Amino acid sequence: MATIKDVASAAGVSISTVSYALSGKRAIAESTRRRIEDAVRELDYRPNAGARMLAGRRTYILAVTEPLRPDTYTPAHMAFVLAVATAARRYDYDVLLLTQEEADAGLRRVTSSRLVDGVIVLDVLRDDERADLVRSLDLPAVLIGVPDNTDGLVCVDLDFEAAARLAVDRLADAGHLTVGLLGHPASVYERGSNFPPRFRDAFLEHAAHRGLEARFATGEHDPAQVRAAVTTLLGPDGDLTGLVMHGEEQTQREALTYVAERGLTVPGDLSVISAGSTFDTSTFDPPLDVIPLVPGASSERAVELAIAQLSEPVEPRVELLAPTYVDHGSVTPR
Amino acid sequence: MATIKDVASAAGVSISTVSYALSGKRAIAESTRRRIEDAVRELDYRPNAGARMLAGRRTYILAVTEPLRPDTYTPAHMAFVLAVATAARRYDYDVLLLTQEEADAGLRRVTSSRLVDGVIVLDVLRDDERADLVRSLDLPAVLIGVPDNTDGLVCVDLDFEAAARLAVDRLADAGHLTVGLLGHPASVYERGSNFPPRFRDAFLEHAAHRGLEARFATGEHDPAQVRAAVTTLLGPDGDLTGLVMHGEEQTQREALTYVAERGLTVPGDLSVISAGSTFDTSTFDPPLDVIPLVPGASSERAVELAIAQLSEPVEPRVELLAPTYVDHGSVTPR
DNA sequence: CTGAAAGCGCTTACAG
DNA sequence: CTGAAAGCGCTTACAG
Repeated sequence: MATIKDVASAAGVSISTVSYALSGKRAIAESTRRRIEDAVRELDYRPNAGARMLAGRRTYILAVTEPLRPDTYTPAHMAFVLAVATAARRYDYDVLLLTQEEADAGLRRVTSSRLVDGVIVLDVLRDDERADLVRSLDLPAVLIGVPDNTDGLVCVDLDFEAAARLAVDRLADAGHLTVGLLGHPASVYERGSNFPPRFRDAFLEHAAHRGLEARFATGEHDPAQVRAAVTTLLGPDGDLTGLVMHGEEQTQREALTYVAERGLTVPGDLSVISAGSTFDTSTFDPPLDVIPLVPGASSERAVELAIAQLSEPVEPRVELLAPTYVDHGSVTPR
Repeated sequence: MATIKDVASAAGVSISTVSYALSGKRAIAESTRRRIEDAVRELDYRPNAGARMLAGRRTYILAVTEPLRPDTYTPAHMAFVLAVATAARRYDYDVLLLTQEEADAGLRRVTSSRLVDGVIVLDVLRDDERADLVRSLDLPAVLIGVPDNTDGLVCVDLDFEAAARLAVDRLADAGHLTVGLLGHPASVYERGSNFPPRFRDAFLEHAAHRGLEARFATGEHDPAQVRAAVTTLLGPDGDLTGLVMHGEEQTQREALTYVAERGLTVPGDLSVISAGSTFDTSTFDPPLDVIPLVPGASSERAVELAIAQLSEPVEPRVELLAPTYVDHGSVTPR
């Protein structure tokens, strides 16, 4: 494997010149730079990661902690892990995956061994032990999600409250009087996940504020239970005309299938909005209006903030990204 | 942050003694070891990762490449990523996640920069570019999955062919004459994923061998399509009495719900086996017999083989783990 | 059983 | 615009 020494002698310069040419940290004569670049290419030189970590002040690795608890909605969570990895690569960073067992000890380990430059915390609970840990770590850290206590933390997330209000407003503005929310499985709310209750509470509150009757039901994995939940939401008199779904893809598909079986058309009899969804609702039958949760958006900002902290202090903050509404024709006036 | 020097002076020994005491690579007097351990604990010393990588011959990092293509069944794939990470930790290894964009360039990068000691390849296609790359890499690599061409590769996987035969045998032995397989979405077979066709082909072949009539249908994400697939499998005369499902959890739940709606009881009218499943079928309604796919099993063996290659050559091989059958009462004699 | 020292391959002041 | 050299914090022969 070629080292910086090989490149230096091939290019006829010192190793410090090679280093500076590659890092761009000082001006290099055009001809010198070209010779170095040629040598790098020819020798297929890549800086030794360990040496870089030891000599420099960066490891170019970010830790991602994603506990993946039982009952987490893994497709969405995985989408975030991926989005973080992808965003990190834009900054020439790699991503080290810390799992459940390692949530606490692992963070300590990779931090104090200087394996990583910063930490991205995923799947944040309302009361998350990793929040305390991160506060004490004195290492760049960004949470994707908002715990109850955000003191001293840098958090990025979709504005789920605004998303819920947006969904309610759409239905209210279309004249719907009775609206329902089909959510995540009950266990997700119980284990303290941060955003499902944020969405639910804002939904119920804003519906009341707009003078609507609002209902809520959890969306379990069992199709039969999904059907029961939809039945409950529709009401004994079937007076529900606006449905918001914030939960898993298969739950939403099941609900649509069941609604169709009941002989209800969307949006004729029932206007439907999918909210906080990471999947593509335009291929649903029928396609659903959606307030998407874009993993790339929060992830990119989170990575950006984590890396920014390496060079400059970043004030603790909660950055909530504004929701957008994508119309696919599943909402009509009552 | 404490360094090995701090530990050495606190314990009154040289840094080499500290290093050897921690690595266990040479005998250390009991009293010396104790003093060193005390110092380590007191100073909360953890070896600097970069220094360790540079000076030693190991980085204690394994790369995991998991493309997570569209249409991959992410819960199962994520389970493997997690299982690899967990297994790696047993060997004091961390896991670096390489994604889609990085499949090829990323492997090259982390390899030639000596960031990782080895590679675990997940979500293997029948014709996977990463297989060729790995062959040329001269770095410990293990595939979880079996591509068409396994020359020079170390592969570990569940024996999906044996699993299919096991499922067929159970049904045949119970006297069932017409059996069906509800599989993954068609796109999974088309994109060249390695194990779904392995299972399907062995299923059809062994069913023929046992003199059974066998049917196959794909399990799409749309519940209505799942229902249509089950309808097809049941046959116009409803002569199907044995059903094997190898696919996504929600598809299997949907199929069960639909079967119940059709007024069929399991196992009374229909014996059902879930195969190659990473989820818990004992909570299904009714609980299903299962030939489980245990991510931990293949992952542990894969990690073990990857790390073994660091100290001794490992012959290319395909290690197929024997399937097991877990009875939950969903198969009865016809 | 233990120590002094070379060396891993970089980055970055220090000098010119 | 470029170079010589210190130093990052370990591991591991080499010595005794």
